[in-house]
Amino acid sequence: MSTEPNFFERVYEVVKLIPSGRVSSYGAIARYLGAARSARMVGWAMNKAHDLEDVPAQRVVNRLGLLTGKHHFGGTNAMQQLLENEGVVIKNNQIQNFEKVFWDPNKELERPL
DNA sequence: GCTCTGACGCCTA
DNA sequence: CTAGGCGCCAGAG
Repeated sequence: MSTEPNFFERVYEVVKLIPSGRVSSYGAIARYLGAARSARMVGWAMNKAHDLEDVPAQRVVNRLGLLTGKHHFGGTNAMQQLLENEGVVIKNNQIQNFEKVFWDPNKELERPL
């Protein structure tokens, strides 16, 4: 038992739905799941998602478009390279045109509410 | 079983 | 404008 959809699994689902060349934020995903103030949980889920290749955690950044989690990608700009490889322009660990590449699940996806 | 930390976000002083 | 703290939930010591 205990196999019901956990909060983390929902995060993975949303992250996996992020299209190439787009990025999302922890708060946006958390809010989509109904835990607007649990953005930390999203980040934590990402940490675990790091072990899952099905979850492009590099597409998930903070609300500032800053690659806060790059530190977990091998300690280098691997996260930035992955995003740039998809067409996302990044400078100084910060996403350029963030609002253009920002993919909001609450807006792009239907609202579960 | 309690405490601290953690890839965040928002509020208040 | 900057600095600090609270909230949220879960895992590790």
